[in-house]
Amino acid sequence: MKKDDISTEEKIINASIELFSEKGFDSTKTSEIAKNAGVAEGTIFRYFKTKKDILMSIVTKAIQFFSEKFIVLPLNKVLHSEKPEEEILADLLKDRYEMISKNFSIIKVIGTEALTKEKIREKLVEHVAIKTLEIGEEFYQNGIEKGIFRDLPPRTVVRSLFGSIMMLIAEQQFFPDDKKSKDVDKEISTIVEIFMNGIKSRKEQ
Amino acid sequence: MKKDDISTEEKIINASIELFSEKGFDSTKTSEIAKNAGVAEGTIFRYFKTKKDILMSIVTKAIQFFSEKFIVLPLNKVLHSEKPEEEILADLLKDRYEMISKNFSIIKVIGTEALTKEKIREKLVEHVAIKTLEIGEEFYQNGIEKGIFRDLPPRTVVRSLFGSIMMLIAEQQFFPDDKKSKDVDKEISTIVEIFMNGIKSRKEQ
DNA sequence: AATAAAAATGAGTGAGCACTCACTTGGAGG
DNA sequence: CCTCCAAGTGAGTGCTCACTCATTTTTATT
Repeated sequence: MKKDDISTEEKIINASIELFSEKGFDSTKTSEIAKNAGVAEGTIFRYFKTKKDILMSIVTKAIQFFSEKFIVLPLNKVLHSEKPEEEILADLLKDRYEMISKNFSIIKVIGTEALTKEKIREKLVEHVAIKTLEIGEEFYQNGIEKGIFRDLPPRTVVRSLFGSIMMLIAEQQFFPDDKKSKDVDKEISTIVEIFMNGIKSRKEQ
Repeated sequence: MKKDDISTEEKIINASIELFSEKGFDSTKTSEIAKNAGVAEGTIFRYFKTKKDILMSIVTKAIQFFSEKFIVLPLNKVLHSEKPEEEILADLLKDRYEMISKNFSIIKVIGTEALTKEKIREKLVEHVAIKTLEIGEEFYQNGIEKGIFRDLPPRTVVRSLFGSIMMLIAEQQFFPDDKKSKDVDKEISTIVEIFMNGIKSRKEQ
């Protein structure tokens, strides 16, 4: 009876991600995970020694996944492209946006847990944040040297861009009612526009 | 023996904020709150019916506090100032930065809980987010009409600014090691600079 | 100083829940 | 068809922890 080719372990992981992201790790009972995964409670503990192990397994797998997606992919896009910087930036933000949105449940779980668990925060910093920042800063530094970008602190620029995108995603995820995803492209273009040209009106010709 | 004029209720609240922000609501035991507050465990339940009531009391008080600080104060600063917009913006970001940093524990608690508890999220949106956004958007809209700002969607501008500041604060709070708060002023000036003038180099004269 | 009322205490209780384990089921190999 | 083992089960267990309450301590009142 190999119904769906989705392993028991995966069923448990998927159910856990969904429940952890909805209700948080502590408020999720192992009995609920079992019910949602369609397995008996005892089965969970044949695959994971403790409930916390489920969380750590999710976090570890996800961080591996993201360190690829955030680092390998953008490297190619950014460093081997002949497009104007403005477009590279828009492309980059757009597919980061999509990646984060698509995996929002799992990111929410990691983010929530990182707030109170130093170990998870460290993993996140070591495997994702530092390298992402480095690439972003390098991209900006190159732009400065090519005379495309103004000489501003790369860290600040990258951090602000990231904050802008994250707030957009947060708004869409937590309050999806108003406009939905229809003008995401426009939103991202506007953000690029703000960062490239600023908000100050330039009356002088 | 009125040692310090700090009431038992306040001692409990303060201990709770500290512990909730460090370890999260669920992982904090009432026995720990009691020890940290310097009272017996039973005393807690003379002031709060349940542990959850402590949390809700913190959240409610904090939201009241912030809806004042975020709305009344900026209204005066922003709408009755003769300074150039650039300076208003810098002032505004600076004291928002300070306010958030100073109250980071409590904001972290509310933020963490808001991620998984709809009721708290709703309160936050209703009493703080909506009005803050409105004021921000109005400020920007006025600027457009006065010809100071470019005609961009106010919501996007305000959201991005907020995201930039929040990421700065997050970095400082979670990784305070490197440079500490010494160049916060410079960071904020840079953010204002980015938003006002963009990052694109302008070679033409 | 005596009395009453309010506040504080902390050992005890029971409910909830992560985890165990003796047992059942499914299916591969002979 | 039987055997055997891995995979799965779920009632049961014990521990943790929020909450209670009978008792003690503090404060206010006369």
